[in-house]
Amino acid sequence: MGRLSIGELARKTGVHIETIRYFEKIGMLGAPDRTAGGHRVFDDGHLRTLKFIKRARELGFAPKEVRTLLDLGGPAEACCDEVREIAIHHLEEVRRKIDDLTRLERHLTATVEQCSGGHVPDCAVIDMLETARP
Amino acid sequence: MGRLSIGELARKTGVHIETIRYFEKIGMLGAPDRTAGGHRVFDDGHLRTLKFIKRARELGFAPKEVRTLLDLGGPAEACCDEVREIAIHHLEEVRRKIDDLTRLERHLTATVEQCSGGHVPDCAVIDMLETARP
DNA sequence: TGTACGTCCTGTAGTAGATATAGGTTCAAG
DNA sequence: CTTGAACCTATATCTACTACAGGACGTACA
Repeated sequence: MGRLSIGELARKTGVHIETIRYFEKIGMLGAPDRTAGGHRVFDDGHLRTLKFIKRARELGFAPKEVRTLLDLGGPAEACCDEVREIAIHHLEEVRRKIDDLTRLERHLTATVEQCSGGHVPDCAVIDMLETARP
Repeated sequence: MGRLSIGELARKTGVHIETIRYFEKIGMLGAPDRTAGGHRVFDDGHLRTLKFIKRARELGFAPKEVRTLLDLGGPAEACCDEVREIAIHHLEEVRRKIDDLTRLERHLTATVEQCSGGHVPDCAVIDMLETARP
């Protein structure tokens, strides 16, 4: 079971040591116990929380959203409503982003195809960028 | 024609005044003329450049890429080759991002659908976040 | 028990890319 | 010629970390 040094925690989660200390400082991760000499001693709860944070960040949840999710999901009185709200909001943003990027992808593909690749005064890419958004 | 104060330029481009000064400081935007009293006076070139920067950022080009595009597209000796390279590289990243987001979108959608919305001890969203990535 | 070396500690500073504030100056309309 | 909006510089703040410097701790081995 858990009596992890910061280094072990870092290896198990893939989160940098400095980042773990940073998370503690900003209150994202609870303050761990300390040895007599002052070294941090983490437990399984910290491991779980840190993995949660990491995964949520990887999935694109903003730091503030992660914090809210932690607050909601933390003390076992998890309120599905609010968690759901955040997830749905995030989902909407993801969809919007996909749309934007898909448009850009089409635009860029067409532009690059037009591009001769030579040294010409007029460049399709530059033109595209100079054109105001419709 | 162009004899724009910084405020007018900000209104025409939607870029904050402070950000315009910031762009000037870091060399992204050329230093404008000044009135006798020291107020900045921009011209159409600045307007064009600032619009270009804004659009490129909106399209997801990194600040460094924008700078390179400006350098290439700037002095009329525009080299289509390099511009094309940047665009293609960017296009690859856009496609990768679309893939990632699409996967996330499916994942989130499925999760949210599973979610009852009530006050239950187990929440699909929280579960999803606590599950290690496959 | 000693010692050596890896790990850990705090504190500070740096990063990008802005954004905000404080305190003072200039411009332009009436 | 006044008044108020807009502008000026300089410095500080922000987010989300990352990177030192200089020193203290912990543990494996002799």
